[in-house]
Amino acid sequence: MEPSSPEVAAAPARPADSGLHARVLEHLGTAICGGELAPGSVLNIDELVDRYAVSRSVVREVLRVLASIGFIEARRRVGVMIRPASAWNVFDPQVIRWRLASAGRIAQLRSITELRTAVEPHAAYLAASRIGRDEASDLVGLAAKMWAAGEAGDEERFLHLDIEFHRRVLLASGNEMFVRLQELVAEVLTGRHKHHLMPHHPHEQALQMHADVAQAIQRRDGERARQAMVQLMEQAFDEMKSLWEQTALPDRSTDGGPTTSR
Amino acid sequence: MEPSSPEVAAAPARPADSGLHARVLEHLGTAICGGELAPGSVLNIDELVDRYAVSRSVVREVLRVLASIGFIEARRRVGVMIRPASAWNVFDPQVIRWRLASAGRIAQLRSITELRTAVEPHAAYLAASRIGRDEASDLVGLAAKMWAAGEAGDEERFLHLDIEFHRRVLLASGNEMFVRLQELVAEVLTGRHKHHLMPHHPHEQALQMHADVAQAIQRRDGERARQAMVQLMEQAFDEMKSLWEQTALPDRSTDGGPTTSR
DNA sequence: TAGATCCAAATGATATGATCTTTGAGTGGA
DNA sequence: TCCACTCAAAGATCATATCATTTGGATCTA
Repeated sequence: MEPSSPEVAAAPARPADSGLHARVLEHLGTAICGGELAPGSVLNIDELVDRYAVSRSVVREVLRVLASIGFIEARRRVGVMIRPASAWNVFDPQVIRWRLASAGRIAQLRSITELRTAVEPHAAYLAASRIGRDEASDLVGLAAKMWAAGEAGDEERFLHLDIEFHRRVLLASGNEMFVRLQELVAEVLTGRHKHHLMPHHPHEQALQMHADVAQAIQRRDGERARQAMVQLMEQAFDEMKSLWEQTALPDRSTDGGPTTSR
Repeated sequence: MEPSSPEVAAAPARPADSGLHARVLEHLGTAICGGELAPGSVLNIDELVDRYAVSRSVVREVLRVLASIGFIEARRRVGVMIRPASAWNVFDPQVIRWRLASAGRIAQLRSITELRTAVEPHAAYLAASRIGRDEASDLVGLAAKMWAAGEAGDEERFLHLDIEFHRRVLLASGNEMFVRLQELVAEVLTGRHKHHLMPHHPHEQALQMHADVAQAIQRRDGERARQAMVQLMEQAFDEMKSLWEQTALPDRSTDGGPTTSR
């Protein structure tokens, strides 16, 4: 196998990927999010042990995690039942990753975008009264860099700066829960970029609004910061509207295809 | 339904309590949230096996769950490290329960209240365009019942109606993530009640605002619904402000009693 | 026949002991 | 001093066994 050669090319996997647990968890989580395992269907441990060719320990540990995020419910004499999406911990970063990688990606993007629309303006408002001097300066600087990147048409750089900008505002809000939404925002922005929903040269308005938000926060004008962020959100929402309008409602009522079934 | 004898006092354990797993998880989760296990400190599996007198299976399953919510990180040759609060999944209902039961209760209430302030107005706005006729009628009816309960000074009933009212608005928003915040709102309202932060006779204003929200939603006037909800949130926030102001900064000058200390 | 009671299989829950894998720390040589 | 090597600690995984609960169906009684 790997006699530990000098190059060590791959050797990634710092956080949580390699390992049987992660592998099985990933597979099951994806399957449930993707609807391949429909709500109500039942698994049992031994079956999973066979299917993934791992030990009971691994399977049980995975099931405990899935249960803790509301994906399944284990009952004696019955088995492991898949629970409906309404029971899922939709704020769990892992769940969000899976959903963004599934067919429900658009719906997930929409949910998060609406959440952003609600939260970020208030975060900007709070940040205005809680941010530190240096942080505020950095924020204004970031807005300036965004302007530069926008003018230069450097989309990649703009995206990263955009993510960083919103991250800082959420951080400065001083609310631990808002801070945690930072990663969701990053996902949405990246998703928007992937779907080519951003003009090559960001709207002049958007650039100005970022600058407004930063400045208002620095001047500790919470109300103005909120207003500017609201406008920013409205524009972002409009840009993405085409996404859900083209994928609109799949009419989930009477689920036509028996799908997979396995 | 209940053929059992009249006594049968206990009869607990429907969802997730009884069982070694739940017991150990609860204990460790509480300890970490409460700061009894400081970030950076290290545990090891065998130690936990001894401490709780359970098998490794149970301990490992608990640790996997704790790891999935960011409480711990297991590393070979080292042990199980407690992670800082900044790594926690603060949206996990379980985490919120633990925190509300810990010394950080006030801070948790504050975070959630700020989140409500951000989300509920937007939820009302969205509900105005997405709610069904019957649901809207029910909402108006609920506001009316709240008025009645408020007039009658029936605090218990008012609390329940209040929770139900906000639950319905979040549900009607049509956003799965907002819906999930419903349980947090319930916790905050209950907490506010426990701390006697509500006047025995709810403010006339608050009653009127609930009615306004309901009516605006029914009339599909999103902007008005949002405004009314904003006012509602501002009042609620003001009522609770005393909570964090009295707990926020030590203020040892007029130190009445050494309080808790545990 | 209808209903209450009891039994046993199914399946998750827990326990236990062994082995594999990773990795921090110590150790020795250049 | 520094790098390579070795070793052991601790989690990760495996295999097996036993316990406990649930539930469908057989059995018994009125």
